[in-house]
Amino acid sequence: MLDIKLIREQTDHVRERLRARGGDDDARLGEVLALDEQRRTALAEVEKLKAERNRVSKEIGALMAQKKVQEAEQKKAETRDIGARISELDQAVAAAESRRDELLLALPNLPHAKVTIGRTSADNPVIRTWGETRKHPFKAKGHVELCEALKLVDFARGTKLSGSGFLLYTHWGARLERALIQFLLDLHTTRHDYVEISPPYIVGEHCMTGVGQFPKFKDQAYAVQEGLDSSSLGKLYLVPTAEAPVANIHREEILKEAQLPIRYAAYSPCFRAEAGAAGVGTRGMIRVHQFDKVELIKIVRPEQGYEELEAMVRNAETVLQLLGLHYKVIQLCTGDMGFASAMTYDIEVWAPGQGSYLEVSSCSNCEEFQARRMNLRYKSDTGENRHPHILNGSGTALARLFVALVETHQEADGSITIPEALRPFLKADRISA
RNA sequence: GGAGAGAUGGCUGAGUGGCCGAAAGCGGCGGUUUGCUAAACCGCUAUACCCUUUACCGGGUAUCGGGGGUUCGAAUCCCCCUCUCUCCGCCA
Repeated sequence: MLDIKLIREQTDHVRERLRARGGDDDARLGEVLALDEQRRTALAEVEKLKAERNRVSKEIGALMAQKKVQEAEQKKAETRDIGARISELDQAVAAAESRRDELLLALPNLPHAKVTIGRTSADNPVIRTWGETRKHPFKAKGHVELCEALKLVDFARGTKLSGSGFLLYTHWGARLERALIQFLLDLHTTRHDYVEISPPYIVGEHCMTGVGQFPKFKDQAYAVQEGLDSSSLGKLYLVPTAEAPVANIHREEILKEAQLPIRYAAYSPCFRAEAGAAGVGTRGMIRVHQFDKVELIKIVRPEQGYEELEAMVRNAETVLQLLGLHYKVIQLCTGDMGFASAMTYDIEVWAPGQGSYLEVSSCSNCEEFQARRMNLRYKSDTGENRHPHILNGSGTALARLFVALVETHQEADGSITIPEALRPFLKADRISA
């Protein structure tokens, strides 16, 4: 969430940056300011009353000690109705505060000044490309046809089990999926200096709110039946990304500056309800309710935020380079960026069978936005508490990576050539019928 | 699932209604002493918010797992919740 002090002191700047996203947050912003004003007015008054009560109470204590019961009783009577006024004002403060915070949680992050102003994905600048589209000397097949022919994925039975949007990987398909996960984790932990994490795949609502998934995207998450032992966390949710548990690992903590930067790599399945997205364009493996992903998370000093973002994108690119997949890196314009992000790079990989690029990674610097939501801070060497920057990036998302891989490396005979780097993990250099 | 114990500052651990934002010790920071290190001694050592100042200082409020209650006043009394530990049962 945004810093209330920033909103208070640089209202025009905040309004301008929010408008750059193309959303309509002006009214919400105004309401936040009004509620904040109300809160502070009531707070100043109630604190004055409390100071008065504390002062008198001390006197009463002194009088009691001196056995001046008469005088003490008199003062008690005087103070009695201050209490009622105090609890009244306390409630007013709490009400204004909770309403203010509710609205604050619904405001997106401010885009970084260097991000291109735009409205849709058409406005996203291409930053760089790598490799080139492979020209097959035959008609390139789509991944659905390839997977069915090689029995890598049983689409029909996946649907039979869990409905459309769920994949049943079989035989070499299952092995390829597992090999890719292993390859990704290995790469990031041994060559890129991330610490491996294996998180819970179900998290409490506070984690979802912490990373900015909630409250806005609540309808995109799968809620889980609450356990019989009622938890203080309330309802639990299947993770839409490992970002949800991993970015929250240090929530409500005060880290030491020396602990930073923290870099985590975590595999998890990702569950997305994708409400309203069923139907057209959902066939195959491009858009599914459950997919695998290796997520990268960084918690860093604000000064390092953007250099770490660049490094993170390079880390994700390395994956595609090692797999020999052509891709482009784009930067999302203000209107296309996610709720929590200040700057985002997407990596889109070429899928010859689709004849289009697929998003396989999205790397964002959320700056202090998430840290503030989860009350994560670090104590700087100079002794002050600050919010770190939190970054997240896919490194990378499976299913789509799988698609690009089989479509790119398909051969005339219908087999798939496995890229050199992946062979030790799959223990095969070719998949054929 | 059953029985019991507990939750206090960075840590250990006192504190059963006012003198407690909280003893003591450890750790940490600063200083004195010292050829260096160590020791000894002295001082400082939580967070958030509000007001003021929009640098500094200062004033106030809240915080002893969380929430509610009693009271002029709660770390302390009452109620609810969560978590942790020990033992038994069950299980991968």
